[in-house]
Amino acid sequence: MPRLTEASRQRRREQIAAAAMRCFARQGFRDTTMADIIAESGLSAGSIYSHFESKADLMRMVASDVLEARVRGLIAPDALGGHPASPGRLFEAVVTSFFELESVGVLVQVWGETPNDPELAAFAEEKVHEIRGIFREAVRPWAHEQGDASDARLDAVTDALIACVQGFVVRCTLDAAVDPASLARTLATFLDRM
Amino acid sequence: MPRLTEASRQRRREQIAAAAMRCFARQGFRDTTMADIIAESGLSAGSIYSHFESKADLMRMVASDVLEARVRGLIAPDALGGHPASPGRLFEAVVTSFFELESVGVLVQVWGETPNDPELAAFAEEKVHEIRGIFREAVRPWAHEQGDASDARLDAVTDALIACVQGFVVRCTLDAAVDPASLARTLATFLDRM
DNA sequence: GTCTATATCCAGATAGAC
DNA sequence: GTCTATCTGGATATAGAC
Repeated sequence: MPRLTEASRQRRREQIAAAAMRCFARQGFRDTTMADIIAESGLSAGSIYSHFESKADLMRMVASDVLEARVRGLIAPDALGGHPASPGRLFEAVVTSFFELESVGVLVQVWGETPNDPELAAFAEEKVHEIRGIFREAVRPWAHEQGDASDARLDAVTDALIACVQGFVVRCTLDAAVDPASLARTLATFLDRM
Repeated sequence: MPRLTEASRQRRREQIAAAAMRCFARQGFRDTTMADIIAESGLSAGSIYSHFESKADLMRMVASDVLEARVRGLIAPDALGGHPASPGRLFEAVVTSFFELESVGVLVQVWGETPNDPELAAFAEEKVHEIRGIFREAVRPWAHEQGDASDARLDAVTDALIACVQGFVVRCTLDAAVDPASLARTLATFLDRM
């Protein structure tokens, strides 16, 4: 099979995943049927099932995309600002990138699905560790500047940072009355006191 | 209808809800069927449907119980320790009560369901506000002792506290490698630096 | 109110032509 | 690879006797 074929196959998969994502963001995982995804993608049932084994498989692909985007956003050098970025600065960069990708609502759904899908759970856990590692290294220069870049210190700051990100996403999802920008500033200030 | 009848009706509802809760905690919302709940409760389909209109209705009842338990746990005077409890102390009291009730896993599922169920979403938002109010008052004596009990200050501390709680729950759900007690201590220490 | 038995529906997934 | 048309299972919810 020539590479062009493989590439266009990949493009199709992404086209389908993108359509599914729009459905999930709009109606939620539970209320999205294969029929919805078929309509949204403009393709047919047969075509979709030739690219994904099952709805769960498609869900994992979408979840994977969402989480991968997070990690990629973190790795992008300019996302981390000037070299010794503080935890608060890192936090704001991350949550901003979240909203740019406008898939925040899907994240909480992914988390809520993990108890129902061991394969998804394993994937999510792996991503958490990956993201944690990236955060930990990103925080190191700042910690060094502060005079304590010990392992224990880095672990503590990183875990606080992650908790703030996850807490931020949950709160914004649940509470329409909250102003994301304002909450982000509060948590960023808070993190910088560590 | 005499009160005894009404009381036993309520007991039945709670019996069913408790059975449903066990199923949800074990298999997740999605993978729990009415048949499972019927088996777990020891009752029959007809009986259950005479107490709850639908599965969604039952889900909301269970979610409601979980969230109510949170609030009640917070209101309990001894949960808040000595009078001027610090945010960190409050945090530890709360997450400890979470694990005692062993329904942590269900919480993330409730959050993940809100995009699919507007009625549940409204309920959850109301509870968040209620809990926020309780936290805010609980933090006030400490803030006063620290010399700044302004509205802005109370809002900031309260929102940080909530983010930590929600972040803690998410992280523990996703990451089997994390030690809850250790993470709780980290976040508590962190909160007390505010 | 509770049970058994069953209706109804609709989702996910497949068959087979093109 | 993609389509249309269809199958099939299983889930929610109900009917009606007790």
